[in-house]
Amino acid sequence: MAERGSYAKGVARREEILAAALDVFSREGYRGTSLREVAKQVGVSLPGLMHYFESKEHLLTAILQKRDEVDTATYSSNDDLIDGLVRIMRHNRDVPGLVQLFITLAAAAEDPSHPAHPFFIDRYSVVLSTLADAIRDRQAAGTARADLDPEHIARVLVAVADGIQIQWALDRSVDMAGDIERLWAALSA
Amino acid sequence: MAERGSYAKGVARREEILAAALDVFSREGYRGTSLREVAKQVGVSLPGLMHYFESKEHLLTAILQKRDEVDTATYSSNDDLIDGLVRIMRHNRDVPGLVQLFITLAAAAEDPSHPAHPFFIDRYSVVLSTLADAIRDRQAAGTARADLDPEHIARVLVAVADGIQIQWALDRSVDMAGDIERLWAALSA
DNA sequence: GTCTATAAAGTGATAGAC
DNA sequence: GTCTATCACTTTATAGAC
Repeated sequence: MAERGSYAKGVARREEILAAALDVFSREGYRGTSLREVAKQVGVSLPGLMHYFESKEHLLTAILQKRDEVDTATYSSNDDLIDGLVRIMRHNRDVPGLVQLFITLAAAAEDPSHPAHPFFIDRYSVVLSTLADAIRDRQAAGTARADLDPEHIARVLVAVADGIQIQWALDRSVDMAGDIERLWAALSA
Repeated sequence: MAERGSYAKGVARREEILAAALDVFSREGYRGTSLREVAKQVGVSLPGLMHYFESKEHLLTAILQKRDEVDTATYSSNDDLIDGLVRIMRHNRDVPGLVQLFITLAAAAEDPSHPAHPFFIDRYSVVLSTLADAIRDRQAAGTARADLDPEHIARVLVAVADGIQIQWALDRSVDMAGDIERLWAALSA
């Protein structure tokens, strides 16, 4: 292809913009942020932003996708996935904007025609099955109650993680990671 | 006051509009519904709607408030509150629009200046303390494990209820009420 | 008091110049 | 590949009839 150089440059610019947008949404909230404001903070014009992301919802989806990549690599790589979940919840205290964005977009993605719909379907599918595997591993190692249904407990743990973020967003004194650890302890007793 | 008659009529009209709006949001989704569309479906003009609700977010808040009144009276009046929670989750399958509205508005209400902020703060405060009381009652009756911390388990149950709605919205095969019942069973074993 | 009509301010999205 | 200019549509606000 003749535009190989330009294509690579375009991808790099898109990554630059995505990283900057991720940073903006991490620090500032999600509410009230117009694309014009995001574009300004990122250092590009509105059409410049939309040249790389075909709509606002596509940009927001890409941000959450990028966040997952970074978080997975940082907090739950070569280790027990339940501990990884707790570590991610601890980290979430530092990125309130992403917490709010995640909940809002997850709710909106219910609509099958929403751009984020496939992302969330796939995300929950992967998270639930890998978490169920982690529970099975603990059961095999004798560090988890044998009578627990791995699929059910995985679903519950993910639900608690999502739901506790709503409560934390309204009341920052809520200890998200601690509550999950204590639930697991109560389920292991 | 001289306007007593008219005032009463205004309140009745507001209740009419609120009931109609609640019905619209229950059936249809929340996403994409403009105030003009709500007004049309309710049978009033846009300024007619805004005469009774000072902003869109105020209307949405009033809808959730009304829903809580109805649900509390219908599903958790003179009975065990944990059973009431399960019944409400079972009922929620019939009102997907309200489920989506609740999650979206709860996330947005994180902002202390959001009109729904006081509503959610108060709501979680009441729900958590009454649910903790219900857990204490079960412990006193010997039908719940004595080592459970009522406040912690109440917070976890509410988090599961909220989080499981997100998963259900994306995958309608999720059994919201059943998952909560099974979690309680696992915590009682 | 309640409504119809209309406009202001801001949003996401697009067309077309360079 | 990035801009200026503009569009259609949103929420919100106001003027004025009845």
